[in-house]
Amino acid sequence: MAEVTASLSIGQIAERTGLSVHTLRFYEQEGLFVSPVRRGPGGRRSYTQDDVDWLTVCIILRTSGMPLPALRRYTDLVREGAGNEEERLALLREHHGRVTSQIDRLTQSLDLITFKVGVYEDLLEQDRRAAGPGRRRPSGGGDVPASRPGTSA
Amino acid sequence: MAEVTASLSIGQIAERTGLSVHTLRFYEQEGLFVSPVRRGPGGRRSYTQDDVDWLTVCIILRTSGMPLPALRRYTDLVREGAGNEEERLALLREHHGRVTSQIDRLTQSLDLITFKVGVYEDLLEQDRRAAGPGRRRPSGGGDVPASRPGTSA
DNA sequence: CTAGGAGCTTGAGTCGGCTCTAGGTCAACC
DNA sequence: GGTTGACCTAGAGCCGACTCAAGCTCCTAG
Repeated sequence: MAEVTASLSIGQIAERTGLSVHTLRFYEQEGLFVSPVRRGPGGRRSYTQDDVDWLTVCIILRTSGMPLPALRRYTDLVREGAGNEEERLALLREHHGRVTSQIDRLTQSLDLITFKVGVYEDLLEQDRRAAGPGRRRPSGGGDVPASRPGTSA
Repeated sequence: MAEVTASLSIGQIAERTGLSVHTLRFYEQEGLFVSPVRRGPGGRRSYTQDDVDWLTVCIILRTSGMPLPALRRYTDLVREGAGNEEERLALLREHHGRVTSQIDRLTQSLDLITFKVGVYEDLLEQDRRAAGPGRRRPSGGGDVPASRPGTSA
C-alpha cells in the first residue's frame, strides 16, 4: 500500500515483461513508450510500473499481430493525450478485424489439419490391427492418395 | 469427364493458387513439391492438377504458420511414400498444437482489444451526448488512465 | 522480321522484427 | 586496485519468407 512508484532498471523490466533488454531499447527507439524513458545516474534507464503496464498492452497487441508502425501510431496518439479518441478507436477496430479474421483463417486451417491427423491415426490404427495376424506394412500412404484437399475437409 | 491431366504453365498455377510465379519457383527450390516439376519444351515448367492440390495443402499449412523447414520435411516424407506415417502424424500433431495455441493466444488478445474498443466507444458516446448542451471535449483520455491492463480485461 | 509476352536462371535485395557485437562507463566487491 | 556485472551507444547482422533484377530463350502475332 505504500509503494512510491519505485524505479526499475532495464534488467528488471526485461524480467517482468519477458522482453529482452535489447528489445526494450529497440522499442524505445521505435517510439513505443508513451512518456520518454527517464534516466538515472550514469545515464541508466529508469522505468516505472506504468511502463510495465503499457508494455503489457504493447505485447498483447504485438503478439496478436499488430505491426510496429501501427503500434507506434497508437502510442503517439496516447502520448498526445485527449482529443484523438476517434483515431485510437479506428486503429483498435482495424486491429480487432485483423485478429478476428486471423482467428477465422486459423480455425479453418485447423479443420484440415485435424482431418489429416484423423486420417493418419486411422491408417496407423488399421496397420496395428493388421500386424497381429501375418501382414506388415500394408498401407499405401495417407497423403497423395488419401484425399483430394478441397474435396473433403 | 475426359480431362487427361492437362498440363499447366507456371502462370496458370500462379493464377489458381494465388502464389506468385516467383514464389512457385522459390517453393520448388525449397523442395516443396512432392514429385519433381516436369519440364515442357524450352525447359518450361509444366504442372498438373495434383500440383495445385498439393500446393493448396501447402498454402493452408503455411498460412497457419507452419515454418518452411517443417513443410519441407513433411513433403519429403510424402515423397518417400508409405512407411513413415508415424512421423507425418507427429509433424501434423505438432502443427495442430501450434495452431490451437495460436488461436488461444489470439482469442485472449481479442478480449483485451474488444474491451478497449468498448471503452473508447463509450467514451466517445458520452462526448457526443455532452456536446448537445454546452460542453466540449470533456474527456480525459481512454488509455493511460482508462484501465490497468491486467486488472479488467 | 521484329516486337511482345511468358518463361528461364542466378543471384541479389527487401522487409519486419528483432538480436548481437564492440568498445566504453560505472559501482561494488574482495 | 583489479575484476565482475549491469548498463550505455552506435551500428552491424540475422532470420524467415519472399521478391525482384538482369540477361537470356522461346513462341506467336502483326
